[in-house]
Amino acid sequence: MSIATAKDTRDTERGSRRLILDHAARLLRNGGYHRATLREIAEAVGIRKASLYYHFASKEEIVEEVVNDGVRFVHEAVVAALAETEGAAPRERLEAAIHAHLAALHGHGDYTSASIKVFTFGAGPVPESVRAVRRAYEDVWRGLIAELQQAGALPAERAPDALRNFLLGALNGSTDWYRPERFRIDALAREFSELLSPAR
Amino acid sequence: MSIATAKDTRDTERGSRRLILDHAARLLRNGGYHRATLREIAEAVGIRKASLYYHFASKEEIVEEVVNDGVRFVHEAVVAALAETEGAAPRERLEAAIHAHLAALHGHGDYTSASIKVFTFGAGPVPESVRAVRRAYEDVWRGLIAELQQAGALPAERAPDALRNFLLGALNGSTDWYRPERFRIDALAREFSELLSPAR
DNA sequence: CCTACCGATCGGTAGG
DNA sequence: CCTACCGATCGGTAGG
Repeated sequence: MSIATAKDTRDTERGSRRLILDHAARLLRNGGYHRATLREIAEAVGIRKASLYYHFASKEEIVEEVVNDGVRFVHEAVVAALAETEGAAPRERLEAAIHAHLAALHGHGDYTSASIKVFTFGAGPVPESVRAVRRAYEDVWRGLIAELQQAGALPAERAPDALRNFLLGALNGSTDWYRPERFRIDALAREFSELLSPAR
Repeated sequence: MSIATAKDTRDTERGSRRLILDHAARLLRNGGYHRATLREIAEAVGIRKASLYYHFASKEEIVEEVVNDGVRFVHEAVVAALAETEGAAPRERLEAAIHAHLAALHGHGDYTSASIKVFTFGAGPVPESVRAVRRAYEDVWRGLIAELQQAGALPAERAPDALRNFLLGALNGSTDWYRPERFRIDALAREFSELLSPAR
């Protein structure tokens, strides 16, 4: 028989939160904001719907956390990949960033797909935290594209905004067609980076 | 005072259907399948919700028609652009196709955005008609990409499926960031086609 | 974390 | 195209 400590309680609470978010992410990915109901989420977790309110203040709060986590997973993976390839050839850094984006996108598929799918929130506008998290990730690519254009690995005469929107749209669009049995992420990353930045 | 003929009746019915679809498309674009309610659609049109069932059998039927029309608008525009540039330089045909896709995408923004947003239908799976309409449009690009790879306007060593998914994802992703006051469609079409098929 | 409950709203139908 | 209505389900709350 064990005596619960403050730390145990915190860990259990964190675990419950994560469990709820995992199921919420899956249901949001499959059905979007309005189809993912609190009843379904609670049932998947194995608790009553009202008990969700012990962990979260509202449905919006659950959705907001899922959506932001989805972006953060990708953001952190790309930042890590860029850190690991610091000083490497520009084309190699581009391929590493694309690879990290795709790997995180499909490695946390429920969160990231939910994040892409749910850009309309319940009633009001998109929460400020969601916009901030997305902007922060875009800034990583803003920086990388500037670096690559300066190094000549991406054509300097292309508009950076168009380039970034084009590439991120193409990568995120893979949630619609990527199937692990049909494509390999490293092959896709190579295809895409060589398409944008051909070896001469 | 006029006497209604059979033709008038048909025209009026068609007009009502279109009016309903126009408002449905706008609401689907903004809220997705479950947030676009029959009550809102009916109110926007200026009729009672039950009267929608005089024109359509179900909500699914309305959504299906909006979604398919969205793809068809783009499909027809691209086919027309390719017909107009028959025999022209490959790179010119690519730019024309991209331009037509973007122009139709944003010229019928409610339908096409709804089409991209609503890929999860109410209860059951995506209707077969929807999958068929989408596949038919993809085939246009399958053909064009094969033609361009053969002509050397797109790198022959790139996988055609990856190329097509990448490009269509990037173009359709523009529904998330395109604003008429920030971008020009002809400039974007040029940026994108030159990115994929640089002039040598 | 639970039982019990709330008003609001959903898509759809009956019958004209 | 209408009025009137249906059962089902929604997010959320009271009170423990």
